[in-house]
Amino acid sequence: MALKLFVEFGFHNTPTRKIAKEAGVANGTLFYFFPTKDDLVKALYLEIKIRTGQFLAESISKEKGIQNILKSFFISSLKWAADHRTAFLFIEQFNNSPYAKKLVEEEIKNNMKPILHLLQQGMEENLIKPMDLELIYTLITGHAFGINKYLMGKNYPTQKQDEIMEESFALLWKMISI
Amino acid sequence: MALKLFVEFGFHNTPTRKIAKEAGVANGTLFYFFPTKDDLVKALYLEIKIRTGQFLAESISKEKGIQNILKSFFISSLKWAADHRTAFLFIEQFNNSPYAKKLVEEEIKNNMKPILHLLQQGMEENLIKPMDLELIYTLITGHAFGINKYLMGKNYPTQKQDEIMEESFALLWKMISI
DNA sequence: GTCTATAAGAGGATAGAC
DNA sequence: GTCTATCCTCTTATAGAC
Repeated sequence: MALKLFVEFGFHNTPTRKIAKEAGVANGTLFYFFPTKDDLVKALYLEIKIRTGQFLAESISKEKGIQNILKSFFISSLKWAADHRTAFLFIEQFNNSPYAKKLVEEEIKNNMKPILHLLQQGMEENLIKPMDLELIYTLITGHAFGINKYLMGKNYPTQKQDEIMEESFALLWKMISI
Repeated sequence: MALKLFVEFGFHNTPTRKIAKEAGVANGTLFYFFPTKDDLVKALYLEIKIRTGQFLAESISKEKGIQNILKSFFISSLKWAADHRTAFLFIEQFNNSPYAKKLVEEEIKNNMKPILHLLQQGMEENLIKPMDLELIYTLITGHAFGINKYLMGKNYPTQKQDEIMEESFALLWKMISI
């Protein structure tokens, strides 16, 4: 998997030769599918993003009630990262590299929309503290980001992980709810 | 400044020639001071880290009482990032690149120590919820990270920024205090 | 579609004069 | 300490056969 190589060596320290070898094809073949190396990286990024988006959308769709939906979204995000470490690290590396620039800006906004809407509803129903929507969104993702980093550093068994995820949502909810 | 170039183009898309030009010296001169390009990047990273550490240590030293110390630490961190955007982005890029690997692990632990100690004290004094020290540390840094990203995206005047920093610490404290 | 071979050029690093 | 000139490797990308 190219993913693994990118995470281990970085985008620019992973020559196309290595990627091709890992994929079991010749170097030239790569360029039949992706005009440039950058295209390959971006395609990889988008594929992961789309998959993740679908996964999260599904897990949300089963829930009723704002708190539950938010909880499901939050915990599913954490679980996704825990179950796809390499992908998570890839996304992080990408987001913090100059690759991101335009591509991400647009795309982040799309990801945000449903959650922002949910938060707004929560405020209207007097469940969530009134504050700037983007600010609260940021707090949630920052919170999730922190937990991910934490869990990645430890190697807890699934059950312990689940406990921490539950606990961390409780804390989050305490922070943003009225 | 090499910093600016790295942030704009990434480590590997910033040739030493460009760095030298920006610094107003010849390419060869660079290699008189830094044996390799990697050494240059690491030196830059460490220099920023040391400066930041000193700045934070100072701002903490003036305070009394756990909540105030923590608040000062938190808000100073935010202010530092707001006042040194490029440096902040550089650090982020570095931390999320494979450069980090060993270098950071060690060094993060040293940065954590004083705060971990503070948190422990807070728990003993029944001010802070009992939980795993590293977990709570993670929540704090995740929180800060989120706010930084948020403020970086907006372009608020200083006063508005300060308000948000205050508010976000209040939320954080609500979350972790008993 | 996939391979091999290779072009074309970039970039890190060194040598040696000053 | 700093410069110029240059080496040499590594890498992306293409051409053309199969």
